[in-house]
Amino acid sequence: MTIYDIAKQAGVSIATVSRVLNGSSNVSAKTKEKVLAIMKREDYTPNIFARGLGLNSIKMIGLLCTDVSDIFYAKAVSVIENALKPLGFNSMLCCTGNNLEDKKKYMDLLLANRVDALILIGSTFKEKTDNSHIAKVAAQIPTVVINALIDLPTTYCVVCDQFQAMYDNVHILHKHGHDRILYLYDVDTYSSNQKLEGYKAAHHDLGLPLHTELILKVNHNKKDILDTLDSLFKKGITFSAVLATDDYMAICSMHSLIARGYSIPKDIPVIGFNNSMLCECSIPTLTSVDNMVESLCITAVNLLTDIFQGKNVTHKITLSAQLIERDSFQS
Amino acid sequence: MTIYDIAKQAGVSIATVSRVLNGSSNVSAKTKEKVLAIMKREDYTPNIFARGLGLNSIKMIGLLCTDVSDIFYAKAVSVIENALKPLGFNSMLCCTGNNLEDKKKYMDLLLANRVDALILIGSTFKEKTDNSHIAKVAAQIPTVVINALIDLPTTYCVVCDQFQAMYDNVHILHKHGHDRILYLYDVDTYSSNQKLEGYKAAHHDLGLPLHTELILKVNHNKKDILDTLDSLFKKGITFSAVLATDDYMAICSMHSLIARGYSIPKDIPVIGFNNSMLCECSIPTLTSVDNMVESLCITAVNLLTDIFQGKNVTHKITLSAQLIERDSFQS
DNA sequence: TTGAAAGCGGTACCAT
DNA sequence: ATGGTACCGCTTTCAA
Repeated sequence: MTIYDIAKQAGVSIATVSRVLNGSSNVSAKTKEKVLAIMKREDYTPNIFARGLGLNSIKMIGLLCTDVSDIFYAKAVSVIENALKPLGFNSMLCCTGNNLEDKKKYMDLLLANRVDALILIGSTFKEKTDNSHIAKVAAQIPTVVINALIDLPTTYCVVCDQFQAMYDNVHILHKHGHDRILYLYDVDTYSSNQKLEGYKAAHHDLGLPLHTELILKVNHNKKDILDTLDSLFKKGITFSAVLATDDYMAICSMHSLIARGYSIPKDIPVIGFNNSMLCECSIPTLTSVDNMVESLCITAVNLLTDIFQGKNVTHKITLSAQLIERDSFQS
Repeated sequence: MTIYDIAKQAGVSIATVSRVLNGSSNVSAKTKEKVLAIMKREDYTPNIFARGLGLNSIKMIGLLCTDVSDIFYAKAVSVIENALKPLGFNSMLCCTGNNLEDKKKYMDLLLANRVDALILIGSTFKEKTDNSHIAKVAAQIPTVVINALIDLPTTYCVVCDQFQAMYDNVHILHKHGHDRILYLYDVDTYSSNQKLEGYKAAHHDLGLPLHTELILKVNHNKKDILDTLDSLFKKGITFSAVLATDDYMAICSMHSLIARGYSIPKDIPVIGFNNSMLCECSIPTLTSVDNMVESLCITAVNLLTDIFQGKNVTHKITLSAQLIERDSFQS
């Protein structure tokens, strides 16, 4: 069923059918009605490729993340997809993994698929040395980056102020008498570095010495985290509070502490990051920093619509994080 | 940059360029090389819409789930997307929510986008009364359903045997002396019903009386689950083990029991469902049924490739679940 | 208000 | 091995 069939049945030209299809005002009510009725009867949908060929777009946005099975990214994808739909945009999802070559490959793939814009989800899309591949893509289509700061005239970044969040965490723990705060992190992404810098800056500003033996890089699995803490205890290194860069690591550290007989938060308060559903699953429930995934994503989509409308938009939007208090720490 | 530009620069016809593009053998090595060099120099990618118009496909699969922010669906989407990529298929994701009209709308949307096939993820896509909308879609393009059984000659189903899993759970708990087993569930989907039927069948086969007051429907949030258990205790209703249809509910029930001073698993063993990352986050860690998301998804994708190749494939594949033992119950 | 016709950028058949 | 060309189904400009 094509536009020609509809035209023939309605006794009009394809131009008229096309006008009806696109809601052009230059069609008489009667003609319009007739054509619509036939379309409906025939269950006709216009061929998206033909339309795409003419308009050079099928209203599709490319979504890139390293792994949707990660709850943070999953939430982001969910929010973005839901925000895009009412605007008439569909989502093409690409899970790239962490390999740079793969990321490049998928960006090229999305470009080759003529998506209207790209949303890069997560700070893993900021490479340490070279972001020229992002520059290349962003030169061709609008590109919004969530939670990473890419300094390019053509990219738009929506970030959560994780530096400040971690800075505040240290301050509030210090106010409660803690000055040896264990810091757990797993990767060296932009976002991770921001948090660490916040931790360090707070120590500096408070006049606290920075104990590098308390800054621990671990693999993101339970066994490794327990082992790391074991060796810490074995060395006799002490601490009175824990900050982790995500909830899972925070919870694993709690398991280690509880197994050692510590009471949380009485002996050692613990604060996580991301405010994920895991927070409700531990005992005690986990106090955590909400990194505003929803707001970040909604903002990103709004930014995109502004760009499409040719508005002059800012290249960087920063949202504040928010501490959600549960049982593992109360201020 | 189009095929015409490349042809002109290479001094050949567009037909030849097209042949190079599609790896046709009927091109001399020299010509091929020249054309490829120019394509590379010009950073040329063929227009996907033009190609789609001719071939009536851009190699895209529609993925439907009610909500990717749910870890189960997120994992599924991740696995499917990753399995599809090497086969040359991209994924168009639609999160429908639970409203039937929306589900229909998104199926139509994917059809209108001329996707090559549909994968419905989750038992929520089996409606209780009327599945004619699925029949309509499946009549047009290959449709694979994960974790629901749709009895149509045109759909292909890949399911996990959750009936048997829950049946086995009851048996193993009974062997350990439990005959009053609390059963927590939240929705009435196909998959949920299968589990409940397994629970009931096991009672029947073991000659155990079915205590309907132990079969509790709750909302999927912590507060509601705690409240429900509260009122159960208040009524003086007792039980000696807990089965839940997902990990979150199992964990919430543990929280309730622990708060009451019960020791898990000594006093009351608890078994969850899905074997999600939540299992490692609770204390004690949660014994849970692995519902084989990965295998289900890989199988679904394999099924699809077989269908595309015109092979004669079975309409229903059932995989066995597997109990993963942790601290909340040991056999 | 309507129609005719020229693209859009490929694929594939038919000649040569 | 290569070229010419019809065709895929729509949008849009120009005329009427």
